[in-house]
Amino acid sequence: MRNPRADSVIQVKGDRQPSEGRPKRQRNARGQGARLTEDIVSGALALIEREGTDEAVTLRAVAREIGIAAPSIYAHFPDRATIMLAVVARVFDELTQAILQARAVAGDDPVERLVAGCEGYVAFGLRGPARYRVLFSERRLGLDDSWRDYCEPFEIGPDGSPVLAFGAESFALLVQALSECIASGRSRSTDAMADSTAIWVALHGTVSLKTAAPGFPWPEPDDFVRQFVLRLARIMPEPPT
Amino acid sequence: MRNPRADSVIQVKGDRQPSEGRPKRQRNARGQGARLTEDIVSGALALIEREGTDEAVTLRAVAREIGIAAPSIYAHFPDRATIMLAVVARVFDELTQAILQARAVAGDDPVERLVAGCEGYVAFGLRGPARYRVLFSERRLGLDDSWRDYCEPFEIGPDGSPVLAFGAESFALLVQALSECIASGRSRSTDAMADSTAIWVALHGTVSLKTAAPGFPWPEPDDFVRQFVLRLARIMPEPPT
DNA sequence: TGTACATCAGTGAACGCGCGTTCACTGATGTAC
DNA sequence: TGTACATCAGTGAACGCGCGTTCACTGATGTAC
Repeated sequence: MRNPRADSVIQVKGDRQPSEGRPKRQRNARGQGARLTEDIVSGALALIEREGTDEAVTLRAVAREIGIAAPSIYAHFPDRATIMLAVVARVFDELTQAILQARAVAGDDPVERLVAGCEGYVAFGLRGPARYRVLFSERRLGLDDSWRDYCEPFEIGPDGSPVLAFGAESFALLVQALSECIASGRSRSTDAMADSTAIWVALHGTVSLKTAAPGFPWPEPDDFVRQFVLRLARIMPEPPT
Repeated sequence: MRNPRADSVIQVKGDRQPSEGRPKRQRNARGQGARLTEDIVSGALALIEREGTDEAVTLRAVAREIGIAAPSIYAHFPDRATIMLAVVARVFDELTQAILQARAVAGDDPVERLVAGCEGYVAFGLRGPARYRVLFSERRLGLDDSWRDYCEPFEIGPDGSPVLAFGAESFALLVQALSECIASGRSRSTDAMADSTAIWVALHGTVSLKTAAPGFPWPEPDDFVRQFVLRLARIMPEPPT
């Protein structure tokens, strides 16, 4: 039994053209179809940054963004959630790079390297709040295992979700930086994991709240991050000479 | 010029009944119409908790939830954003109550009261992650001044949004608790505002990340919160006697 | 005390919209014979 | 070297859905005269 409207002459609505007024990208050469996979992720990220929320990422919006027809996405991703997962993987990579870069200009002092990495983390988050937000706001539930086909095969947690595996690299940088402070006698910390976790939590809170509550009277002299990192890392008041 | 389909005999689609299979609430008595305002907020909150995200709050979903027709909402709220604002106001009230309650059972020691309040904050967040999330995740942009009609007249920030004014009460409790520690000589802090901010940021980060990344190896002995609060509040190792 | 009327607290049907998803298809590019 | 065919990289039209919003309305309850 077909829907009687399907063949009807009456045709009032009808969808708009999927890429109305957009530059239509030219099709990839044979064998280069995988490029579109990257473009879909880039398009989703561009939408997130422009609209300020990951709710803007719909299949049709992404398709419009990069100038393809919506159904073309299915050849690359099974659903929206998997696109978001690929976005998260990319943004975590960018975060790691930002931390490494901030640390690189900090010189050799382990405390300065720790602080610089932390300040780099916060700066990255404040530079693109919507981009940062997807790292931790996305509920990665309702995903079957097919996500493994679309990004690196990370570890998965006890609840079967790949949630934190993504941030592992950035977090490892933090643990390593704190460990170097401990090794060089600059930190009194006796539990690098726990203290790194406390630092991470405070860094994330800073980005999240500065973004959500810009009207709050944030402490002005911007060693705010430095101050709490030094305390949480149990850095000694004076370096031993 | 009317739409030609409007009077057409052809009628294939047609919306479903707005409250199909739901208990229809009985109408409020004359003069008690404002009760529905409260019910709309409660319905929105119930949806958030059940679905785990504030995206579940649509006018139609709220109407279904409380057994009214969708257009009835317009007599109480002009749009979704204003409903969410009322939800946020209520949840901030609950948060303040949770902190006060946690503090009430902590006795008289100012440090214990500070820690208890902080632990109460985190416990509140973890008890209802979706409920907590609306406090800081909602973008309160695109609101005209009519929100003032739907909740208490809070202060508004420099960007014209009422963002942080909502949390002011809870934050004031924290500043007060830290100030008492300073006054009683238990804290070396010289800047109660800045140090309270650092604590708040870490508390929020803890709730946010424990929720987003349950698979992360969180420090087991659950004085995690206590430990970072003591450091950020600059509490002395031993109380002076 | 009766009754016309105003007000309150909503309802029900319909609109157009963007969305995810399906289906059959198209046109260029390689490849076997 | 020519040509039939397979494959790749997508397209275009259509579907049903839930949504926000509008419109005219309804039925109970108070109130002026």
